[in-house]
Amino acid sequence: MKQFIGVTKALSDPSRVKIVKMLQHRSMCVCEIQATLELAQPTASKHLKILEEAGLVTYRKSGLWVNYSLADGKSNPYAATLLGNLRHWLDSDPEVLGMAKRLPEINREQICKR
Amino acid sequence: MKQFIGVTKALSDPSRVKIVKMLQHRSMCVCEIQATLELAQPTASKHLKILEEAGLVTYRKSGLWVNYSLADGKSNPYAATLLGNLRHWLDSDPEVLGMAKRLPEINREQICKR
DNA sequence: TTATTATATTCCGATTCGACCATATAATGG
DNA sequence: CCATTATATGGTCGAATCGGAATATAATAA
Repeated sequence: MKQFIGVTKALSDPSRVKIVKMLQHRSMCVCEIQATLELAQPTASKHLKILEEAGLVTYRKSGLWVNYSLADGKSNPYAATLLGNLRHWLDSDPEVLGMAKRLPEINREQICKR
Repeated sequence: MKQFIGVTKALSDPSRVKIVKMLQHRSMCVCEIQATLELAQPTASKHLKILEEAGLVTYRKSGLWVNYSLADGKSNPYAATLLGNLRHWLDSDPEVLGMAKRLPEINREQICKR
């Protein structure tokens, strides 16, 4: 039950759903995710932690950057199924579409070095 | 997005997940659901409203009783898929198992007429 | 070492949520 | 009509949630 609730809770916030949808395109570092969501950096960081604890995303440290990507779902079967569903779900959602459109212009070289 | 969030939010509470699981056995009136959950009647009623608005359950009035049952999912494709998944998910969950065990003894004739 | 930069954590305010009690509504019976 | 019974709604309280600002941490560079 706890595992299942973890996944549904994680996916019950639009910003976190958008993170999943953007990571379907490519893995991204926190500052890129933050810029795409147009949220403060700590807010993005916290959303990522919730998604990670639910087994929906993973990360890999690479120097100063932390690259987040979709999880393989081995840690949580509910996460695996929902990630599969979300691969086609919401593709025509206005918010998701607008985000995907802005995505090519988002890259860490431009965004970071604040 | 709103439809999807509606479903994940509805399924991000253990009591509401349990309602879905108990309705897989049979349709039930509010007082039976309340008794199974061991919650106050208004609390059960509000949970049912959230599930209904998410397209996960439906109801049919029958005199004084309101019988709730699982929705067919036609109003919400996300609800339909999750209801399908939940048909086998959580069957071995301790909370769900305990609930299913008590279910045969729950009937409106005994429970109601308070 | 110190400076810089990307990310994480802490704290706080506003909102939401889940629980209950009290009460309102709806349907049936007398 | 009035009484009864099942369900729904409104109010309130404490806990959880989401957002941001400030700060701490970690990793690299000088």
